[in-house]
Amino acid sequence: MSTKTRATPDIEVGQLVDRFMRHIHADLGRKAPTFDPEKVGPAGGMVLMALADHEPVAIHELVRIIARDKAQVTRLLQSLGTKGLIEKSQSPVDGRVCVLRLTAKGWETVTRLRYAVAESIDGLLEPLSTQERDNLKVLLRKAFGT
Amino acid sequence: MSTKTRATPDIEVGQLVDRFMRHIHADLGRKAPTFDPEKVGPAGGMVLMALADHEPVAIHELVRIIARDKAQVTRLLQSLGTKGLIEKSQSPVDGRVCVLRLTAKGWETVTRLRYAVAESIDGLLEPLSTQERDNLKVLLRKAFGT
DNA sequence: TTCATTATGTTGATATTATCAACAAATGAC
DNA sequence: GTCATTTGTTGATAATATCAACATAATGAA
Repeated sequence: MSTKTRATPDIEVGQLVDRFMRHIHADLGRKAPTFDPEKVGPAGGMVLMALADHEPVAIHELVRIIARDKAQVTRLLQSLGTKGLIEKSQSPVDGRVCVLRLTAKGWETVTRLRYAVAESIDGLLEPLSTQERDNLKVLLRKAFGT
Repeated sequence: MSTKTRATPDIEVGQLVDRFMRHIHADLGRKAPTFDPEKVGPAGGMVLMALADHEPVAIHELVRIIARDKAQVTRLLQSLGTKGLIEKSQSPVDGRVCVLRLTAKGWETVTRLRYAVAESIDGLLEPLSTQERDNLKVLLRKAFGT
């Protein structure tokens, strides 16, 4: 990365993070046929993995967690529901909210996704030592932890 | 983030990075009218900022740098060219390659973009100390530096 | 040289994802 | 009860991504 005339720095972090995500994306896209028979896609995968970490959870909370548009989340959930990976139930205390849970089939998918994603990230972070990876995770968690 | 049964860890890094990018994206989308009069959009912005760091550069090199599909890059460049932000010239040594450069107008746009992006990232990384931000950048650069 | 192969960039067709406004229903404040 | 807010959905549209096919140029082997 050159350092020529940079008025206000640290777009670099954004560019690096963008590259990071795109490499994961490309990596997983290549291997998708081997671990995504349900064809949940990248967006659906993020939803499933977030659910695995936070279920049971309401839709609006999920929206906050994954920082996606709520309309888009609704559609992703419809797709995942049709595939039998999640189930929605009405909250007993608030008639507006839908509570989301993974089905057994959903958990199987999550397990496959997690393995594939971890493998991809492991490859991408290979230049880093174990300690450096831990540091990276700690920093990201501190800045963006839910 | 829970730590319940995780067969092979470290999808967490991916999730955090995804959140990171989405927050930047939402942030900038909100403020776009104030710094993106050309309406280059997020993808076009990444192209311009990459060009600012690497020009003069061939298209296939740019494709590698920003890790996007080459067909998509072609279209983004067409859009940016129409807006007078970049210019393409044929390589003198290889008749196939197009060499890309920012125009003066392109540089003005880059300056605005850089400021906005830096501001957004600064806000998002607020939970981190200056030293931690530096560490984060160093780690990302080590893993994904071009 | 000629021929096959590869690299580069473009285009077309399609799929996926994002955005934004409008809406119904439920809730809560007053 | 009325009004504003929250929650989730839908519709319409835009933006971005994917993949194959293609034209042209370069490369290398025979």
